[in-house]
Amino acid sequence: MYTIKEVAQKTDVSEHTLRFWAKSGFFPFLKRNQNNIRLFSEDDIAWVKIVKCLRSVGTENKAIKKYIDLCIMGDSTILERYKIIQETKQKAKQQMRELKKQLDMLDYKEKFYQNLIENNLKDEWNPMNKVKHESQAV
Amino acid sequence: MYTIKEVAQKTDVSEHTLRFWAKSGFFPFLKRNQNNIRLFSEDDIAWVKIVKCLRSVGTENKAIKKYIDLCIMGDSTILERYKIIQETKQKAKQQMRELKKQLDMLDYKEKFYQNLIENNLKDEWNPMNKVKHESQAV
DNA sequence: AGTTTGCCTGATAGTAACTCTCAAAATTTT
DNA sequence: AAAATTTTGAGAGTTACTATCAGGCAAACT
Repeated sequence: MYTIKEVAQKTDVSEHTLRFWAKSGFFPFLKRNQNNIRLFSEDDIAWVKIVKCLRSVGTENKAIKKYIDLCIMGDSTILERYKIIQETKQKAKQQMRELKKQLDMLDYKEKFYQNLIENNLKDEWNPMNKVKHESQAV
Repeated sequence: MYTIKEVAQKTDVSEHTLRFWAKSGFFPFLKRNQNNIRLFSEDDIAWVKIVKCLRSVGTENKAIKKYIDLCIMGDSTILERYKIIQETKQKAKQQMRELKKQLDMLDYKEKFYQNLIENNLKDEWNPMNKVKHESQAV
């Protein structure tokens, strides 16, 4: 059994956020000791990890709560949960593509500045420099 | 020259957000027509794209404003801007790795449910089913 | 024994970055 | 010219934290 501090370190989720998530009903089986202090089991930590996963790909807290509730309801909701995971995966893949695109743009920008620095050129794209120039759009 | 609606469609950033960004000082060269209506040039659209890029990798608006201000200041800030782009790229790469990790978890979950459905098994991980079981942690 | 230290608690306030609503202009469509 | 659509700014509302604070409890020093 782990205290909130240990779980925060283990999962890289702040204590504040863990309490917030607990209050949001994300850890329905989380127990307390006789002094009202939260004690996380390994299972609770697994819940933290799945919540963290869903959050990190942009799932809203309301939707996460719904997923948790489906879990609690047991076997009859397996198909529904399966579909949620599938949709989430698709969303994550889309984010991957988007992130890749932005990384390409950053790459382009980096080279742009590199060239500028190496050749001591002016930043002709900057509209402040009133020079005829091509658009910087990648 | 484009109206805000056209830019919203072109860049996939909502009109609301474009106005919010404009008010935040992200498009310092954005012009208006005689009736106070914003008219975006190709350059302004390039600004929208770089702001979108920085935002999408988690750069705070305050930091974006700082970058924009550096751009306005001209050549003397090229090295500083270069460093910002480099750091942003590193951050984006880190996000890529994190997203990959979460995608692996979703893959694992998907297969877990698939197996459950195909074999009509019980969801032994769900703490609701009081069965001895291994942790679900990936 | 007393007190300090440190972690934990809930309640509440504050923050970032939108997102929405609205009413009044401006523009476009019919 | 009337109707429908856009654009505008101001301001309220939302989400998901994040920080602050006072108070409780327990173990460690003095």
